[in-house]
Amino acid sequence: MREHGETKNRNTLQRRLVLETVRSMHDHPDAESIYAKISRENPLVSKATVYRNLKLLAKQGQILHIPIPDGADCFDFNIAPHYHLKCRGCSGVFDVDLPYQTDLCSRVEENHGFVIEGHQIVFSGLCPECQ
Amino acid sequence: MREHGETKNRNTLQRRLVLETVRSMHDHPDAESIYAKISRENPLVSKATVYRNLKLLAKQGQILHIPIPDGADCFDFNIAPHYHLKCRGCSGVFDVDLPYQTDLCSRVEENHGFVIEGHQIVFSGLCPECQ
DNA sequence: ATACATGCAAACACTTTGCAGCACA
DNA sequence: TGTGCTGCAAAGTGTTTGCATGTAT
Repeated sequence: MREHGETKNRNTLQRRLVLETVRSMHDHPDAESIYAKISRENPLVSKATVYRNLKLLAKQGQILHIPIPDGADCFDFNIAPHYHLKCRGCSGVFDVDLPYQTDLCSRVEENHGFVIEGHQIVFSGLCPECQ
Repeated sequence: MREHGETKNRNTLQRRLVLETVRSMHDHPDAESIYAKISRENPLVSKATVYRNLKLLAKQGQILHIPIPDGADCFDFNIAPHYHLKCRGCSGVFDVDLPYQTDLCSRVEENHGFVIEGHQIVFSGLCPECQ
């Protein structure tokens, strides 16, 4: 018997392909790049399926969904919470070596009546290449 | 003689209208709501002009542009840097009473070769109404 | 057998742009 | 007087969805 709202997910070729592809790309690819890479080997997979599976895998916690201001959202094989920088020059997304600020959420909750579930920080600036 | 890339901006009725409207709305409106409010009084103003002026005013620093994950970007009359919470229930955007973390950028710069120009934090959770 | 998943194309939400005419400085 | 701005519509980008068919369990 399943919990309310839960669904049983199937282990399809397409889903495995999307997961493997994200895990093989370590440069914060967006849905388009992931689709492109899959297409090269497996041109029958549709873009809609890639989007659907990216969303599902992110909800399951198997990949990380990174919303990017002014651009396509991207995805990360590294599911440990961490922060990113978007380069103003090349529009690339990079990991930032700043520890996850666990105290931020509690500090906001003390101040207001909000229930905080998470936060994300996006830095903007220039990567070494673009300076 | 003007600096490179600088342009002289005109003070048009539409531009004044957009600025005044953003200043009169204190609930983090998106471009659509701003356009709707302007349209009510002034149906001749086009949506493209609203978008163009929002972008220009934000670049000039007269209003604050707030990129919102999974939704339309919104704008703020309050130009002091501050953080926001997006409510998972009503999708509303709220100010968060957390001081601007001036040290975050320098802490990242120490670690990497990045030039950091700014950062933004978006919290997600539930507002008092939606709990 | 029956949900769940897929492929396709169309729809969608948000934003930008090309162009001809208009108006601020 | 001339460049910047406008309105309009069309195009662009990123993502989701309806539907008939396919497939994992």
